[in-house]
Amino acid sequence: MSQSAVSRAFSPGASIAPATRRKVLDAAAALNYRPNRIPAIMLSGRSRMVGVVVGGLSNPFYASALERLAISLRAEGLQILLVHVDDALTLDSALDHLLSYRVDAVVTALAVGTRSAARALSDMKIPVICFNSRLTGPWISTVVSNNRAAGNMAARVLLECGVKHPAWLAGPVRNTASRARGQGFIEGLRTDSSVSGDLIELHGDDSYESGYDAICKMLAGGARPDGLFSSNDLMACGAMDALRQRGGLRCPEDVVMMGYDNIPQAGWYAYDLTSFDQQAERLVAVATELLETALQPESGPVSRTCVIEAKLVARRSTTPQFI
Amino acid sequence: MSQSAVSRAFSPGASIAPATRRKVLDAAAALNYRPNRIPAIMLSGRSRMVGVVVGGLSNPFYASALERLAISLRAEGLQILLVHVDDALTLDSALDHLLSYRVDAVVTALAVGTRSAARALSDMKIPVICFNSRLTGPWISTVVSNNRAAGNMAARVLLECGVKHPAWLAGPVRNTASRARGQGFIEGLRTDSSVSGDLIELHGDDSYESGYDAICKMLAGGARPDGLFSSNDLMACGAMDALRQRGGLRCPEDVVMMGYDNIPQAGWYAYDLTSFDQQAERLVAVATELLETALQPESGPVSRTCVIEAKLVARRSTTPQFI
DNA sequence: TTGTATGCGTTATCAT
DNA sequence: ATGATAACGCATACAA
Repeated sequence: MSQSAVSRAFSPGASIAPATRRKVLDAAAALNYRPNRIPAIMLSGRSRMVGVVVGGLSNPFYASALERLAISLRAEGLQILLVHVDDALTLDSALDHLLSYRVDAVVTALAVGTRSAARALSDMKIPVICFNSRLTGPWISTVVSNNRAAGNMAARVLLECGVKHPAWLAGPVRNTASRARGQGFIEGLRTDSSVSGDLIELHGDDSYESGYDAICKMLAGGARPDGLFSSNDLMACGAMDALRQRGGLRCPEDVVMMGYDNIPQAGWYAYDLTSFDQQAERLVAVATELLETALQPESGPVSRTCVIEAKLVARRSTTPQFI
Repeated sequence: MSQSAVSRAFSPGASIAPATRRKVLDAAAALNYRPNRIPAIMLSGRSRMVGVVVGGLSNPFYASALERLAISLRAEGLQILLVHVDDALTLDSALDHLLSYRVDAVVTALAVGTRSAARALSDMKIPVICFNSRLTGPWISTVVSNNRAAGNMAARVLLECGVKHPAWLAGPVRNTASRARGQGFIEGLRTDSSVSGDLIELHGDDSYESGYDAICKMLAGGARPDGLFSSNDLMACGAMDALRQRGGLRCPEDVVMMGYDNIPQAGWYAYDLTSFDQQAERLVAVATELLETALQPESGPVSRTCVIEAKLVARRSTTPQFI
């Protein structure tokens, strides 16, 4: 019984007699033997491991996106080498580690899109898939939701609700998706000149607490919007709670609200928040597809951008208050 | 310049002249060369990869635990090979994959503790660390929070709030942690004979929706508890929303409530839910420590159990209603 | 301190 | 259909 026979027994399409294969498989089961993928990686130079770089798993949207990605990649026979990154500083060392393990590609959901991050990712010379980031580079592909168009629609929805004093709760400046949403929102508001020109602009860091705090600060400043679009649902939930608890305001009766991401909590009764569903399933499906093509052996640097339309999910928080 | 010189240049304690090392490092930088860890895995038989098996990342508790684990393991120079598992069926194949990549250990947060899962984990003959599971076996160590004691304390808290008709919202039967919490709760209730003997028992699957539905069913059945302990926060949030929306009941005025996990949402104003904090930081720290000892080269099968005391976090949902 | 040689467990190529 | 052999890139033992 030669080594090659064993190898062939475990290779699906190999030329081996069924009897031989059976014998090998039986022996393997008896000896608790499993083929070792490590040498195969050395030979082929392909590990079938994908480095996944995440931050902010405390945002349910990213947590569930990761879960879906895990399922999707596994279906493709790809393994996930997970790295958590706090800020751009640790990104370089994280990528270094990933590269030393010879990952075939990198998928990242880092909202931040600094230029140095883009360079670090491009320098790896392996396919990179970014979620919701405008990073560009020869090896970088991105899957983004149509943030600007959604921001635009948010403005339309608020205006239809009769909002006269809109507020915009932005995420971190480095979050390009947030910026695009804000841009679209502001553009959308311009279509109605009756809306008072001074948009109330609030700033958070994408967390529930920051949304809460932003509203507290706003209330202390005396501003009283009748409609609010938040760059994400977490902040929107915090904002809604602050409006209710600290401002004694109701939603949607006093303030009409919208968020982004459609996290499970947006659908919870206590919030019932209108939101934009990024359709994580499709996002992930597209990312997987991009990955698959970029991983073709003959494939060079791929750099595509796929836009997924965010779907408006209307809930009670934008019920018109015409009465 | 020999190949071994390069190897030594990248090995921290190797015997090499500083000048030589410098030369190698410079050349490496110029050529964009990185040492490949794959052959090292072959030689040493140790990959410094840890298989992490997760389910239910939609529960914020597990998502944040994973995030912390990622940080903690990275500090130890360990990589995470992430696998998502839906049910016990796919566990075997997931472990198979992990083993073929020669992971040094497995960490799992699977709540389910079936006997076949335990056997599959033990059969790998590598260290296994389980969160909140009573799985046992020669290679299996577990880190659990003191579920039973916490259940006991939950009973005491509810009784002190004057609860006369308690309800218990259980998780899936296969969730051993949930069973222990329920057991402790029931024991704790026995200390007060004035509490009506028939505890209202509700069942969910650890999700928000299941908590909501369980309450709806309960209300339809005519039961009216004045206190509820839920096996986790997600279900508690669902239950609270159902009590408010469908039952027109207030918390804590009409129903005193407690959950488990202390997920961020428990602290959100809309819920303000008293909960047990599993202290994920400590859970993860202990797990990492266990891992480190179990990964010592001379270490054989380690099988320890560490109990972390869950900390009561009192919020408005258990404010006494003596007035 | 540095270079040479060996081997890790596979897959691919070639020969049988 | 099967067996023998080379090669993958590094770490290590040994020689120099």
